Amino acid sequence: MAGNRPKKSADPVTQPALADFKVGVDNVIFSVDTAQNRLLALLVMRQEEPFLGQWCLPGTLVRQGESLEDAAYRILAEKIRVKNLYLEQLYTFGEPGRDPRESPDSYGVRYLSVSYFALVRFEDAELIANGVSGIAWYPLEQAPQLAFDHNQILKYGYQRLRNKLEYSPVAFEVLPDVFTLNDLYQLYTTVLGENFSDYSNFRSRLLKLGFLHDTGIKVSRGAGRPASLYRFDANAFTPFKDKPLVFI
Amino acid sequence: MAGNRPKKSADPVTQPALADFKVGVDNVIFSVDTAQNRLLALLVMRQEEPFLGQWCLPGTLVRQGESLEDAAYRILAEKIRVKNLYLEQLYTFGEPGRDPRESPDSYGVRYLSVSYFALVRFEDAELIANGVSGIAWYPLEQAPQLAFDHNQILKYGYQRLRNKLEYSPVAFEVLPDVFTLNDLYQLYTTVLGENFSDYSNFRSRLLKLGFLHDTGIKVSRGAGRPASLYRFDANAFTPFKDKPLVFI
DNA sequence: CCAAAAGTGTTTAAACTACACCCATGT
DNA sequence: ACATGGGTGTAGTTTAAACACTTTTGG
Repeated sequence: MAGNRPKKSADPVTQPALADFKVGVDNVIFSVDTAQNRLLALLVMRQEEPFLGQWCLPGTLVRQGESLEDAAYRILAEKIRVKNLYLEQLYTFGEPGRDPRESPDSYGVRYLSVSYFALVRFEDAELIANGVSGIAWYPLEQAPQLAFDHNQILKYGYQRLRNKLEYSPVAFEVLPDVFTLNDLYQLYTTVLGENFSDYSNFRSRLLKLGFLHDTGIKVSRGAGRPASLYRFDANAFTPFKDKPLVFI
Repeated sequence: MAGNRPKKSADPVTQPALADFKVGVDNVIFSVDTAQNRLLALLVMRQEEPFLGQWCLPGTLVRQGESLEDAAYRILAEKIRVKNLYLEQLYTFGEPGRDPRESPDSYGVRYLSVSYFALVRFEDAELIANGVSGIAWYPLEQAPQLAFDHNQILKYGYQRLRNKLEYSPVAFEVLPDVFTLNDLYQLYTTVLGENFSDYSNFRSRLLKLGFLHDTGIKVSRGAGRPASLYRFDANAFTPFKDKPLVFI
């Protein structure tokens, strides 16, 4: 075993000791409850030390032979059943001491977290409570204090979500196959706030771009004129792939 | 020692075996040679197996007690002496098998790479050749085949560089304290290509924003009317922090 | 008929584009 | 004087923002 201070190579041949890591994957999973206009993040309650009983992001440690993304999908599938989702890597947190399981003196194993960002459709995301002491969709503004540095990760994920919405067609990954322009608008306002654009301008701007295709089918939701159902045409979107700010 | 197939918990109490990691940091370091209008990436030649003698990104393994960012700064400082630089995390690559040092059968230690993106000022970046078998600023289009998955990382870094230029004031991190608007324009065209904007429009757009402040000092470079030296006012820039596309 | 939701159109200001043109310097 | 790079101005077009208006439904 190494002493509790690493030697910075007194002997020129001896390399300074490398750190050994366990790698965790933590997911920031968002969904939008358009009925109540709320942006939700999935939180689970920790069932073991450290931070027993405290809320945190759903996470897991990476297993032998498993890729980072596989681990992200695994933990996601353990917590919710969902048809459509969007997932991408967020950021990697690895400062020494970010996990209390690291013994502060002995330079033992380090815990690194590769965070992933996911967006799922709220209406068909079914929470799995299997032997978990707590799992919940938390409205973002009401998120409690989280274990580890997870508040920081959550905040970072929220920023990414807003950027993604503005620049890329993520929204269509979590909307149903056909949707009204109001569904789309609700999703945007819930995430970005009321004052990002007025509905009629949002509407005409998007339609002019030509990748939303009117199915002609009308759907009525209570009072008011029935809305057209639209379909996202991924093919017609390709020219806009690298263009900034298509959606705002 | 574990067998060469991990058991997926026959016993419900036994957890599936976790992977053990070494964590590497690989830097994509860019600089812009405005004199020759070339975008350069820093490459070094590997001095040990695997990939002995092949070009790769400057990287290192993270040591005990060292943060990821510290490791990124350490490897950078080992290769170049530089006054100003911009550095941020890029992406984390961790598929099993991405490093040949991982023994394919035995589920031994895994090698994960957290990549960092850096931009330095070419004119005052002094390469350190200390006992290195090769180190070079490679024009991006002429980059050779690199060790590991480093071509992929480099490509990813180039994309990030273009985005950063468009949305954030990174350019001023690598320009001298005072610079002409042409210096700035050259930097942009070198990275983004000739046809991103014409000079006079680029110029008036930026000046109108009000965070470039004319020092009044004129500087002459050969023939032609002398140019004004400008200074970037970080304070006056703050209102544009979160606004998209300030520079194009 | 009225309220509510969907969808269209108009007006005004601002921004982008592509130039043409003037200015100050070295040779 | 003239080529060279720096800098200003403008006309024409395109977008953005605010908001009034029409259409179609449920009650």
